[in-house]
Amino acid sequence: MIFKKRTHNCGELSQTNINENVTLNGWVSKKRDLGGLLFIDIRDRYGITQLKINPDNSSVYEIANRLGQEFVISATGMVMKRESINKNIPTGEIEIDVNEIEILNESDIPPFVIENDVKAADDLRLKYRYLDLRRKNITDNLILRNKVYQVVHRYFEKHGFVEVETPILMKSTPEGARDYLVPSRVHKGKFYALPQSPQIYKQILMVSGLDRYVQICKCFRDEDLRADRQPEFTQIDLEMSFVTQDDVFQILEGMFKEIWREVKDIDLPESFTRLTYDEAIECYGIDKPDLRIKGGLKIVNITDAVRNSEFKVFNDAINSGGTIAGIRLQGSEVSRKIIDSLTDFVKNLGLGGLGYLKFNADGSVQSPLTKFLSTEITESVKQAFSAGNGDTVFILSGVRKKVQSVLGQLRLKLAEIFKLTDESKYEFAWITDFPLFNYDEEEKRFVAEHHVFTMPKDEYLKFLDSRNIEEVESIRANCYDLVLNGHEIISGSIRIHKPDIQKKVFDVIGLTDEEARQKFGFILEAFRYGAPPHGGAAVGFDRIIAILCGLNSITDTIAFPKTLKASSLMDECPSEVSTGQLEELGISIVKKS
RNA sequence: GGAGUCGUAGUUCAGUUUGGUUAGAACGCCUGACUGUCACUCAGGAGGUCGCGGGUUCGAGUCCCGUCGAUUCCGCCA
Repeated sequence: MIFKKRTHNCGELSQTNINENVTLNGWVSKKRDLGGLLFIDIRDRYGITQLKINPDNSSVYEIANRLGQEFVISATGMVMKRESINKNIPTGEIEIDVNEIEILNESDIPPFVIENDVKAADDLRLKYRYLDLRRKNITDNLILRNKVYQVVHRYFEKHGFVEVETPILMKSTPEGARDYLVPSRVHKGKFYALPQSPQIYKQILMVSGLDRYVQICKCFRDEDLRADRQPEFTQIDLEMSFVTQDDVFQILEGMFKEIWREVKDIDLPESFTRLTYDEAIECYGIDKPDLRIKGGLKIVNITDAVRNSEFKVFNDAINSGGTIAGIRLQGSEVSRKIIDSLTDFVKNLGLGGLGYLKFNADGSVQSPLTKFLSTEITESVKQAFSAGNGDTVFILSGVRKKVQSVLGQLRLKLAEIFKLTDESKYEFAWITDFPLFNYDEEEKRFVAEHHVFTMPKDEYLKFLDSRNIEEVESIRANCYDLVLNGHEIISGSIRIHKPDIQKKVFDVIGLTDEEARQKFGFILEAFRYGAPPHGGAAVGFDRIIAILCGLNSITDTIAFPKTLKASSLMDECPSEVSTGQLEELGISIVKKS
């Protein structure tokens, strides 16, 4: 096909090009027909330029009149200074006085209008994703994403990392998320799994002596989805030999500093905040605290302060070994209506009720609890919270873990209601020293918190032989997350490289030698040939892009995302396959009755 | 697996509380007018399986049951 190719894109012409003869290729974005004069906005991913069509040029005018939304055109003409300037767009000082126009392709009337402030619902946008992607703010997300890819590649190259591709078809491993399975035609009845992460391969690469591995890779998990979880997602996966936790942190902090500098022109702090898991839970009730909240809204334990009160609810909690704790809200006016909604909120999360004390400006105390609390106890509660007049404290009581986690959620709720989150901030925090195991009450066994290759901290190795729930759960691991604005964006650990420790970990989770050999035989075997001390991490790439783009969901950081039910509305997958295909794989479908 | 919200014109929504005449608006689309617009303006017009199935009723967009889809959250995500 012969057509007049562009000399410029639709976003680059300015006053300096005046009187140049140019050709633009692009899509018809908007038509303004003044009866005589006709203005057309032509759009490509670089921008929008105004075309002017004069009725005197009847052949051009006739074609231009036929143009509809999203027609693809080639327009040639002279760059002119506009009579009235449009300050809203970069090319607003000029227009093209068109003397030649060509329709390269027509378009059906689009199902929704392509504009930045799109009105179409999510499912329609996903069905016509190619149209949605024509919108500048989605294109810009993909362009920013590309920029981060390039920064990351350059950064790791600079630091001596080798990018190695690992298999997409791999062995299904038992622990962790549900695998996506791929049936084998050659080995009927057998399956590959798509990687939940390249965990095992990257550790084996360390045994191979690759020393520093990185990969921007796709991972797949067949679990229920959320706004920040897609069935297939992207990680920056890395692993390093002969390192401690601090070495891994240093490399990753450097990466974020470089990304933020290049993409946002922001200098991140020299080193990131660190909290242990226990501190995070204690202060924020969650292992991914949002540190942007003004006033901190830290959790304060007041069990001791109210120990001798007359309040049955508190005393019951204390007598059964529970906790009484709360949060201080500084200065805000808390209405009856808000307290009622907060009470519903904590009740829905499984607690009996929400206590509160309002310390009024005049020094009086307003609370349904005052009749149970002596003046002394009220005063010591006030001191425990460092509360001043005008502050309100919210108090929960019950089982320690439950109280902490609900306070953690209440904290976020309060920040939302009273707009306490500083949206302009990027608050990074390492969370370290995660528990290695927790006891699964349903399955009556210990399960790994992170994964089974995570190295316990030296001082806890002695508990690997214990089966006492408290002792085993107390084991802390060389395991860490990086949290950004309340989102977990990195998870990693120093790995076990010693067979004897690995065996003990398998013992704790109840994996027999035989099972371990079946499931992880190849990696255990590899580890017998001189595995170096090593560790690494995986970075949630989509989440970082979402945060950089100011999005709550990762959907629009991904060109072709799936819905919460893991289907793609554009290509309608998953889909049925022919009986021939199934026969070849030795698969028959069981119809649900 | 569970809970919430939503589903009405091509699109975004109103109408559902309290069942009752011909289901409305805006944008888009079509026709006409308009030579400096940039959310062009003005006049006119077409356009509906009220997601789908069943039930209650003289009568259902509206009430009830089921189901499908999108979305938010819990469980889940080593």
